[in-house]
Amino acid sequence: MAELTPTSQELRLTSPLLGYLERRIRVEAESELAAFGLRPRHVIALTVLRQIGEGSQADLATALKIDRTNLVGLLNELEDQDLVERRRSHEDRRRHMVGLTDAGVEKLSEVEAALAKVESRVLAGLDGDEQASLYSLLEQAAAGLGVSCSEPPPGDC
Amino acid sequence: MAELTPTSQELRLTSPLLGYLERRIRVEAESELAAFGLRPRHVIALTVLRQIGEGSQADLATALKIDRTNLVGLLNELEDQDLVERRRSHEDRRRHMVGLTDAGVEKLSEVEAALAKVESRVLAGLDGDEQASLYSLLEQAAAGLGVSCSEPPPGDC
DNA sequence: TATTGTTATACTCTATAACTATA
DNA sequence: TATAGTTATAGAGTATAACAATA
Repeated sequence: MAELTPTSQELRLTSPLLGYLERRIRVEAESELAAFGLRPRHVIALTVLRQIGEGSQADLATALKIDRTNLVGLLNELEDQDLVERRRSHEDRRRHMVGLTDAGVEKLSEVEAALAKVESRVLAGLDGDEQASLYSLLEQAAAGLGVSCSEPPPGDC
Repeated sequence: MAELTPTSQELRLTSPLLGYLERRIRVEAESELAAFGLRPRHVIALTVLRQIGEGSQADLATALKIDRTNLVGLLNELEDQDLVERRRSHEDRRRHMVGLTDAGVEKLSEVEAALAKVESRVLAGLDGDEQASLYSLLEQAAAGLGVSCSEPPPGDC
């Protein structure tokens, strides 16, 4: 068994903190979302769908960075709740165009309000200015990675 | 299909950004860790083990906040690589005391250096001061939730 | 009886291969 | 032939129930 020396180099990695907070928010959010009959993946899909507007399932899968095969069941569940709608494309009958329903838009707003409460609870250790700083730092870091792009740039976007 | 109005309330949730960056770091870290024959769970276990020192499997499971049943296989894999050691306790022969080996301590240092590189790549959009700000904001938020506590305080710690 | 480690089992999330219908 | 959606399947990660050894 190793003798623990106090020589631990203390690398100050931010990723463990990032991962910890992400997990805390996710766990609390899951409880909150259960009341809506939704899981995190559903909310992400609805959010992206609102951003990109109507598109094919392949488009949505690309935007969500999940496999198209896993998208099928996800959309089935959202369609069962009438939150999204699939229509066969007239131009290319292989394609299913997907979009939010009115009920989907409304439910997403309610969910976001609930998530904002969870978030303020988890970030309670920070005051308003600090929360704003955190947001802008994260946004800047994400922007440096090429988020909010429609075509795959240098990296995988 | 819903008509998209520009009335989206723009709630500015930080959790999606947090989740996005966490995922980016995790995916890149997984590739890096594969070279060491390790996955994220292994690194987390080694890190916590270095922090808390030698302890029973139940202690380690509590510190890791994972189920003791899942810890068994994890420790088997780490023991196969001679990174940790299980010894039966003399005081209570039901207990297996677990600790890092010298090889485990050394490998963890190498892994941390590799992870620091991944991190600086993902956070390249931020300069040195901004990365330091991000770290301290995350630390403060985590501290507000009762991290770095040995006994379960108000929350689940 | 209670606890430690263990095994077996199930459920979710994710990734891959193969099928269908269209092009 | 290639592509969009689908299905089936397998692998991780996680959680619960039951068991053997020990207290």
